[in-house]
Amino acid sequence: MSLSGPSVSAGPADPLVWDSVRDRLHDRGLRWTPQRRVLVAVLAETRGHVTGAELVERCRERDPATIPSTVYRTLDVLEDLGIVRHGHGPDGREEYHVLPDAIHGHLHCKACGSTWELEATDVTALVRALDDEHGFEVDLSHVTIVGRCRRCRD
Amino acid sequence: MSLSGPSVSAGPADPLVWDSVRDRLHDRGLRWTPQRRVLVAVLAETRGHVTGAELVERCRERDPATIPSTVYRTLDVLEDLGIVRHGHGPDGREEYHVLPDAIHGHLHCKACGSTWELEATDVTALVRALDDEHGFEVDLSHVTIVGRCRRCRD
DNA sequence: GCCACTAATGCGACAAGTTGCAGCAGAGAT
DNA sequence: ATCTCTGCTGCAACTTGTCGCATTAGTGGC
Repeated sequence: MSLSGPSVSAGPADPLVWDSVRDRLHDRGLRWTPQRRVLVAVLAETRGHVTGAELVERCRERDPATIPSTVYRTLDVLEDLGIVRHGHGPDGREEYHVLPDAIHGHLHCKACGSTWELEATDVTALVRALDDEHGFEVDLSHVTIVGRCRRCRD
Repeated sequence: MSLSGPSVSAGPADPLVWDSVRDRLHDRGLRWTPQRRVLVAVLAETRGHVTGAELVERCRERDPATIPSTVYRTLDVLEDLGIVRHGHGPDGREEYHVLPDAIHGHLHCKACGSTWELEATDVTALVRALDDEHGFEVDLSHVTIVGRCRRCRD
């Protein structure tokens, strides 16, 4: 578990991934439009977690004509390509992980509002138990566990 | 883990809990209003999980003048009393557990959309590990784990 | 039964997404 | 350069909640 904040994801450090987006779209018969260029540019300089609303806002900074539904639809497409993943924060809002090289979940304290990353090793036992006993394959990136942190329990 | 559906919660089987709501509110200096009566009546005949929107809808059946914000605010109050608990479904929407006598989380298959209950025993190891290592107290009722079920993996 | 105190309601505005549909515009073929 | 095919966009309406504020109405005391 590590403190929340800028992650060490390969995202912004690896521009090659972003250069390939156009080709990856073309390979599937999808298109490379100005609106998608803007969103990809925004994602390329984003680390860690962002809400959908934040992404819309950042796109609007580059292109004030940005329409929310276009952004959300493009995010869906990029998720299909494995470039972003989305989950839901403790308040239920969309939360995107950009280029998650280390899949992780989240731990959220409902008392103080802090968030920590939950590494795969922290939940290995759970993941294995659900697989062995129920054949269930956990998508860790979509998990947010809520509770109270050490400090708030005192 | 059990199939989703009507739970064996003490809720509808134990009218005494509902009769006591009025007194529990009074004890805290809170009020017993017609709008709250309607919501409590709806909850009393509800088992398992409901979304906020569904509760609003059911209240409207009894009283067409029902206002959503009143329902949501009353749910907050009832949650303070420990009568309902809320979490977020896989799509991020509010989801209420009525009178959860056995605290549980949820397992949701993103391929087929099915939901299963996740019993405390299934996550004992995780809960203990987070407590021991990080002092984090998990609120299981607020947990929904997403992934793919056995059938959808084939 | 009437008062006063303040909790709760109703309402309107707002936030974050989602969806259907008509028209626009990438991309490859000619 | 133009044509065609269909993926994508922009728009508008809708859904699920949340919030602030003026007004209403439970409750206990007299």
